[in-house]
Amino acid sequence: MVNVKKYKIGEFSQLVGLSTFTLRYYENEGIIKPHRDQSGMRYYTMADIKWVGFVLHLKGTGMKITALKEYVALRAAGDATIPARRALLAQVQKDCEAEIAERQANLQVLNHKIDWYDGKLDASISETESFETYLKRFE
Amino acid sequence: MVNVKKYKIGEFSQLVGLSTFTLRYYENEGIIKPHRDQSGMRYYTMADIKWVGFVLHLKGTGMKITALKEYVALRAAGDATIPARRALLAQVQKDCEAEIAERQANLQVLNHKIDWYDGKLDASISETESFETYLKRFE
DNA sequence: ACTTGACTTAGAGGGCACTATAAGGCTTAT
DNA sequence: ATAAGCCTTATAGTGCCCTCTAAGTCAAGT
Repeated sequence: MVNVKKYKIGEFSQLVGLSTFTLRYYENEGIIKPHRDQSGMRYYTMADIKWVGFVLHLKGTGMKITALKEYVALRAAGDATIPARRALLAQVQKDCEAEIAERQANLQVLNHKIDWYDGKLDASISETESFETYLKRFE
Repeated sequence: MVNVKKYKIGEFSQLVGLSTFTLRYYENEGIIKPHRDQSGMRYYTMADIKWVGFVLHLKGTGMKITALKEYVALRAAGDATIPARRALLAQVQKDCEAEIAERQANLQVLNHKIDWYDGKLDASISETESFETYLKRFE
């Protein structure tokens, strides 16, 4: 079987794009649980790559380490916690959507400001029109 | 005139939703420049409200304090810096768009995971189908 | 044999953006 | 007059998430 390959921390670090420091930190926090060989060396498997991949997606939504820890704890507690896990992720989802919406709203203002600069630069908008006045066009 | 009202820091703080600490911090960083009365008290005007409003929009796009400081410095240097200011904001715009796209991609994964939980909960997806397998449906 | 990389615990350092305190003195409103 | 709120500078603390070091040991590959 090809999927039983064991990765040592350095190799794994390269694969998932996290420093060995971070990997050990996550392990301390209980987010990643590598296996150990006879001599106490950590090793990671394909399953760990997938798990870290998922964790990174969650982190990328803005999920905090503490929430991730909760999630992991629920997972460890078995199938009975599935509704709780779903609820936790649904909250993260909601927060992430709100965050994106907010960013987009702020980006809109920035976009307008850049348009305004462009208008000013090519003189298609009055030199003296204020940004506030300009913005009102879009309200 | 109604627009010459002067706001003291406490009042202004309420208006813009920043603590007095933060207002003084921003002032230290050169981002906000309140006026002073005869006795040395800070006061803010309508123009300052608008400026802080814009600053908060910029911050909301993910623009850093250092970039904000650069922007303010360019503004102070006059109209000749308009192209530089535009370039600075265009970079922020680009970064913000990239950030939003990344968040959305990560959110997609989270959405799928929640769908998967829902499928599992109402048994419309096999109990044993792994998340990874499920995810492949969308690749 | 030797180099490289792994192991441990515990704690320090760093970046960012605040947030707060101290301590003493002024101003403004009731 | 009294209290609330403002002023100053300088400095420390907070929260998050790493990032790194120390200091000594151990194991694997060339």
